Amino acid sequence: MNTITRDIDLSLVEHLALFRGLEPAELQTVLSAARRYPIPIGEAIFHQDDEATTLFVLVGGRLKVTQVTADGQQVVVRFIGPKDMFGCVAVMGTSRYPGTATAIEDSLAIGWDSGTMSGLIERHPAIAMNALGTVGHRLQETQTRLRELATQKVERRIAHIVLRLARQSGKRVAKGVQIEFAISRQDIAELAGTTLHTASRVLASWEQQGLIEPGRRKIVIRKPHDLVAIAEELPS
Amino acid sequence: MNTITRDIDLSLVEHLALFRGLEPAELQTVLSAARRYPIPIGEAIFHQDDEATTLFVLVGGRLKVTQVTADGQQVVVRFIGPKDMFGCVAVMGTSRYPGTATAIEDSLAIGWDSGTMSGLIERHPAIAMNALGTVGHRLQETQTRLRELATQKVERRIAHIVLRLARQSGKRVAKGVQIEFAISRQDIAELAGTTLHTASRVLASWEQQGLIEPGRRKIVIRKPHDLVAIAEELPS
DNA sequence: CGTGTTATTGATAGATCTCAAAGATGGTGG
DNA sequence: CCACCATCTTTGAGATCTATCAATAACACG
Repeated sequence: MNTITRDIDLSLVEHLALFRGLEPAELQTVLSAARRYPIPIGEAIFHQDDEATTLFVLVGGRLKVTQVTADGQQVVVRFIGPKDMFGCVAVMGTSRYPGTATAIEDSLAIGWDSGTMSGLIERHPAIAMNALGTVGHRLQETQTRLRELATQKVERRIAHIVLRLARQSGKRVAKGVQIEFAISRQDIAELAGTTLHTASRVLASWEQQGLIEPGRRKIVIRKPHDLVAIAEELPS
Repeated sequence: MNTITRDIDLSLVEHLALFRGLEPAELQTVLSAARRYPIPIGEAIFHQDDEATTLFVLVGGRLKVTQVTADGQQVVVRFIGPKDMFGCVAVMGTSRYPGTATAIEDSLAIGWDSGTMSGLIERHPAIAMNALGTVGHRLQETQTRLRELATQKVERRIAHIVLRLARQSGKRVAKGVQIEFAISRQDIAELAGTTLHTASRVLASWEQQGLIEPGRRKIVIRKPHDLVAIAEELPS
């Protein structure tokens, strides 16, 4: 069954971090106020600088959030997987989306416009607290990346990124741990703040050492431990 | 009168972003629940990895937030000025402070422990919304820095940083705009993710061009417009 | 006037980007 | 089923930026 066409799994939704602590009755209200947003692969659910009117939660599929600078440089902000909240700036009053969210698989999101959201929060303040927790967490993660970018060499940064992706969306396979969505060298480069070429070289050298098994838009980590050693700059 | 000893200016506090939208009576409750925290210059109000128990608002003075990595590298996260909220992770449940906040001038903060804060938010959900707005704003700013660090050369990054500092804490003086607190080359380097040496060279070259007038732990911007040109990489 | 901190400057090495080209992969339509 | 095409990836060589190492200089403060 396709992600786009399948129905929202209510039991999944009621375990979302955003709504933790709500009574079943309250949950029902919240859910019935949601709208469904199918996003076919390659399409964007919103673009950078669009008016931020809606808060979303991804139900299925995968999105990539990117930012482009005035001079055309692109960076990958993050990947969004099922149960992740996004567009949270919308709940803090009128603002604009800071990036573009594009589906890299057929996806399904549910969303609430800011008016609905305000009403929900007024009745259920716990939602605001939960949102605060999520945004705070994201802030810390962004600061971690900032620190890595400021102090570490490319190879360590890429190691951190690959490990982080594996932690967030790693799937155990015969040969090790595989990132469970298609990710290009370009994406990795933009996450690490480097060029496609350098990222490719680094992965190639890891392959030679038997650390990973890279493929077209695919990475399998064979020796996670050794990758951690690189990330933490320990002697191998 | 010294910042440490002077009393809390209630009229100032009631215009804090965190408490916007509260009735005067509610404000009174909130304020009476606050504790005062004087911080002498050079002292830290909390250290990285301390249990985050308190949410603070700076009343007077100036703090510097830094992070150190496992391998001893330091980065400057941000500077905190009057009316700024900090330690906001405390309100999102038990966690640890992500950095160390050190006073670079004699300072005074007020704070609420997380228990008090939870109670306040339950009665006044608007506080959570306001906090969400502030944290969201900070997230965006951090992402901007991340993007700059990932895509720009050192000189542009330093230009952005100096301009941002001037915007946040610039004071008009005869010769231009001065950053109104003592900031060393090392601080600038750590903000820009570069070394003291490179930062020094960049500022020296700007001085030669008459763009700025640097001094010991001091910067006066003489030609803000030209600095913007560097930051945006426009032809001068 | 010493002393410690902060800042400047030069020389060098190394990492990473840029430019350039070619090779691999997988999907698509005939 | 195959050939073709767009996309993704690899690889080399050279240029450039920035860090590193090392030494000196300027400044503030007691």
